[in-house]
Amino acid sequence: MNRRLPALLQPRKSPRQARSAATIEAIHTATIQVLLADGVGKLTTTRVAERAGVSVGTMYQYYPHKQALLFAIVERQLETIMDTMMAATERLQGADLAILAEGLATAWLDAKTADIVSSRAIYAIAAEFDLGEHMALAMSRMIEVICGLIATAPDTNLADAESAAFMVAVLLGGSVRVVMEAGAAEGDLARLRRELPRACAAYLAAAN
Amino acid sequence: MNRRLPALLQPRKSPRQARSAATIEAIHTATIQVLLADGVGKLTTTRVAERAGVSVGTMYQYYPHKQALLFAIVERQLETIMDTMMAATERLQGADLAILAEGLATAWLDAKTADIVSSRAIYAIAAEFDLGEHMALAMSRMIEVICGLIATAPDTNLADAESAAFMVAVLLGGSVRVVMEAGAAEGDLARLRRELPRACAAYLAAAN
DNA sequence: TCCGAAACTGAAGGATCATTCATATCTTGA
DNA sequence: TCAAGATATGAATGATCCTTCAGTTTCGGA
Repeated sequence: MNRRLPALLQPRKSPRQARSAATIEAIHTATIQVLLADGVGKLTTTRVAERAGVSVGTMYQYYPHKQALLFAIVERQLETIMDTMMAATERLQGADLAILAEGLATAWLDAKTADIVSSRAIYAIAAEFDLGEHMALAMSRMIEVICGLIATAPDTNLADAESAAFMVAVLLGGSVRVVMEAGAAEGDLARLRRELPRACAAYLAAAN
Repeated sequence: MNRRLPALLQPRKSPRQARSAATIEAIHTATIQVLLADGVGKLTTTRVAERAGVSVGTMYQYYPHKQALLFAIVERQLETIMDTMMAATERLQGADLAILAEGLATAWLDAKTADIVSSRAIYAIAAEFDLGEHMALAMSRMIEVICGLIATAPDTNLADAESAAFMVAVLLGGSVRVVMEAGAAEGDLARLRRELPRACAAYLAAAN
């Protein structure tokens, strides 16, 4: 469906001096800014470099090509989200299904809204390149985690725990994505924050 | 966030002879094929024309630019989906909330899976250009329709019907999108078909 | 059969963009 | 302070792509 990722995805070199670390950071935030301001279609190396206050060549010292840069950004975002979710999972071990569902939904919303700007940017990148596979992988890891968590609930009696976990993951991922891409009006996010935990809890209760 | 749409969105001229209608159709299907085979990034006018078996110039006789073509395709898809949903709405007037929720979910799944290929392609196009607004509009129309439908349910007692409708729309739209973009494995779609109606019904029941 | 309109062709113009590399500047340790 | 490595620069290259238009082919009615 989408562009194949080139072989070389890793950063070209690691920073040895302090200034280069700052440069990398500047490039990252510039990329996200350009992405949100001008869209994926106008995300050019020149524009990013300009916004970051560096020259194009500098970018190529750290990333072998544009896609490696985008990949790095997505990767970072994905990791912090995973961390948040893992922390929540620890906390929710052994809780009842209702608590568990609400906890997962809240954690997901927290993770995604912690840096709304980046989150929205990620969606744009993922759509353009074939990070579909990459994100599908992240989702299946999420499903596994949720599945394991559900098994620890004392009141669980699910005929098909995996389907339930799949469904929870899909409901969380999908609804938040749709709302954030649709402009992420504050009101809509507030609604989601109120209703999504309830929806997840209701689903698990019904499936149980 | 995304590229602005150029002023001229309408087709350049309407077909007068039979062959031109066939040409337009060929261009449309070719576009979707290229989109799915090579991704948005490689969706070039030349490639589409080649696949459609026409010359580039021919394309420009019907669409003032590439975006107009993509816009037309999205538009068409959106319309058929809307039609399916409206038909379902008629059928579900006055039904209980549970029936209603399941009916909506099933209708949505039917609409989206009727032409999986096109549906997936649409998501790709919408991400690239700023059809975000356009699709947000479609979604808010959906919310209105659902809201009206909910009001006709005899067992409705919702404190905030609009939030409930919003939530149903978001759950439907999001979950299907995520699954289809993640490669749309047959098994996942089957799961969704089984669980999504249940999830919607459970949510509405809990909110009522 | 013939003609004007409709539809089609595809090479070429013009613009954008990713990537490179020879050169310049800065940092650090000795 | 100085040299060597690290980092930054940005004009130039080459490739890709959208869009145009002058000319050709096909269609349908008279």
